[in-house]
Amino acid sequence: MTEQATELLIGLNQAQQDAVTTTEGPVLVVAGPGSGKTRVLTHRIAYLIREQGVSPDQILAVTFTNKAAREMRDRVDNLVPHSAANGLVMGTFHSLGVRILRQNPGLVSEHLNLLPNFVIYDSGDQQELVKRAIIAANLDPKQLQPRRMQARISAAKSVLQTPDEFASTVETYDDELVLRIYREYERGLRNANAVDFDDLLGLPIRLFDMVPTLLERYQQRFRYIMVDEYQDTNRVQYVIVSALAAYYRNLFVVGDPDQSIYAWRHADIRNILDFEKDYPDAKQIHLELNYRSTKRIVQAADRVIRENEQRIERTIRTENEEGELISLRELPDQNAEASFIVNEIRRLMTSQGYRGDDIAIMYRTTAQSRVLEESFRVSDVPYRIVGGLRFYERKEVKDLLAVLRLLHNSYDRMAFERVIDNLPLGHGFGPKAMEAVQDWAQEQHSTAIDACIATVPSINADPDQSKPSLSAPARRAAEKIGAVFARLRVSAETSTLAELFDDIIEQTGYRDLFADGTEEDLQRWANIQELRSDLEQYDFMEPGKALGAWLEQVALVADVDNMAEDARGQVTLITLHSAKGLEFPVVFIAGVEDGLLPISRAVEAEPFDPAPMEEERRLFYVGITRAKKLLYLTFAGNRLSYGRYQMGVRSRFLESIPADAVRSVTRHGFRGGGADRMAGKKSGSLASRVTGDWIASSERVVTVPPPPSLPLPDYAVGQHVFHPKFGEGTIDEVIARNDDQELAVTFTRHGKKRLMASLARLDVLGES
DNA sequence: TTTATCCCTATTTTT
DNA sequence: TAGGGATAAA
Repeated sequence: MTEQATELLIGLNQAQQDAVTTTEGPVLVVAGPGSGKTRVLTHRIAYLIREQGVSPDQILAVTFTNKAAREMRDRVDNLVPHSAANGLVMGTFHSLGVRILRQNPGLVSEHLNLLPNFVIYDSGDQQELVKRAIIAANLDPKQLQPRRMQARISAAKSVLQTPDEFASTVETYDDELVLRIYREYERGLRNANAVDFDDLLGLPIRLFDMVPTLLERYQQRFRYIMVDEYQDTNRVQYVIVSALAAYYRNLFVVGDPDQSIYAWRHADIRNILDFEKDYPDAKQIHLELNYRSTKRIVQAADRVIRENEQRIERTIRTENEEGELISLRELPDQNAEASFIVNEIRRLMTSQGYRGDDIAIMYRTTAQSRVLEESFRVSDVPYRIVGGLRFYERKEVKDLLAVLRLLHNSYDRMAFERVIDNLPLGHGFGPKAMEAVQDWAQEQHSTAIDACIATVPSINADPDQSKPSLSAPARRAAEKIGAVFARLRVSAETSTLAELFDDIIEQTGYRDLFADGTEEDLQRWANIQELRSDLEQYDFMEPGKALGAWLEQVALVADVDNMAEDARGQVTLITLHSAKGLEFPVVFIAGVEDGLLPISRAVEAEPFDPAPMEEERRLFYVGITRAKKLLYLTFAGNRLSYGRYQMGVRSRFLESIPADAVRSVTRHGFRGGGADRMAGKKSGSLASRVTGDWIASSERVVTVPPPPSLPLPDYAVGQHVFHPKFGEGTIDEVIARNDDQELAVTFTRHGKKRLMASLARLDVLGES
């Protein structure tokens, strides 16, 4: 072995070295959390390039997120100097799928009936399209729940069933309905010259079936294939991998069955469990030594995951130090939970030397992030939220995105309707006009946008030219739309994306929607500016090409992908699902309650199907194993959901964590929602003792020195108050809640709101 | 055609 | 609680 080779292996344990140097043939690496699998993958790629002289463009590495791909590429670049890694193909399955489709526009239009400028529908568009498909199939969207239908269609697609193939599996009446909707849905997609996420995986396979030489080309090209997070691949992804790897058989997959958390997205755990059946000559390597977490954290995780029945028996271990006890805290409600977390973080930052970006808060449902965010907002601790409402799914962003999409692909019906419904440009253009325009488009084999353009006299002077039949006011609206889009089309061909964007905002009247200058408007306007600077990144490209490239990138980014590498001291708020693959010195898991973690559906399903419950447990396991040094688990005795308080019960998963690993903290005495305000008095003061401290079972917990906070005034009906967000208002009602007050306030600008006095930060302006 | 108001239902996770 | 959809009124 050369010196360079040994250099690449320095610091790797034996198993890791095996994984790096076994380059030929099928290899399965079962990698526990924190066992250095990313290191193995990057070093292996570097090893192939540097030691085996493999050309980077013969290597394909598939990751779960674009972010993971990017990080891996950076790390490989550091290991392989002088850009020797250029040409490496790295990305998600979905981006690989698009890549294949985009590289073969001729075959795609010949065999798949798609124009080269096809667009990718996101889940929102899909949902809407499904709803239309239900209506088109003469069914009732209220009875059939578009969500569920979409899930059924997606399930069919993820096992590569076309509507015709699905038809042969129909058993129940419900299946029958799904089939009808599925057919309409496919038709809608193709009419809009669009594909959905599942198509990005399925269509390449269909293309390979129809054009075997195409598959051969890719098989020859990708001599070494690596797949990360293999436990979360589904059937289609499995087929893609098997097809591509069939020639060279140099397939290297890494995964951990215990971290499989995407069965609901049709991930099929059999892919990893049956790997050795598929490749009897496969070498199996286990990475079990954890380099990430303290002994206590690793042991707790091990105890938790052990309870699962459907599992290959194994143990994770670590040689790291014992570490701190795990903190377990019950709080009265979700507000107290949130402020406890914020206060504790503040303490860690001020007296323990942690930085904000060392810390993450994880939760099961995105809804939980709101309360947490509220608490951060009123604190001085910087934070960022990953997941939840994604940037590109915000209303104002989607509205403008729709214009861009429509300019790129005028068949995009969903985009057209969105423009009509949401932009001032669409005013006066109602359902009747919409129908007329769609009919015309159908007849003329044209598009709705061109129907509008056809009504513009200055563009279309020919009186014999057919035009959509519209009432006078509708015609005026259509003319305006047509004129604006005709201009924008020119702009799209000649200007940079940022200039085009400015034109759009001006000409569609979108700017006028933000003239009020309320705080919400400002935020939304800021989002629009952010969108604009996103577009600026593509200014280097040719005007005609940039739009397509940018739209593609938008469709495929996940929220984690946008997580800045340098978090600039911000605390991360993230769902447990999105947290997979990440690590933080300090982790809080919030809402560790039955009904939330495990989620209620899993609890209900358990008697007849234990699988969802096991997946919940794995999710908890994933969360625990993100923590390097400190782990906090919190749950609330009462939690607001559906607008009412529900009793919370500590999660059954907590029973598996040994008591001596936990600083179990129970509440002493009674204190309501204003707990933190009371704790706000100097620690050790009479007040804090009287109202009760947190008492640990195994050790005394020092009360957190809390943030300075002012005592709240007593609010009364009729007072004029000022709110930082809602402005001026009058108090209508005051309800005592423990030692807090719930206020009903009518604001001049924002109408009636109900607020908790402790959070609202109201200033009293005077009595009325 | 647009806007206001009321009622209903739904929260799991995401490429 | 909020967001969507239906209904009524202007």
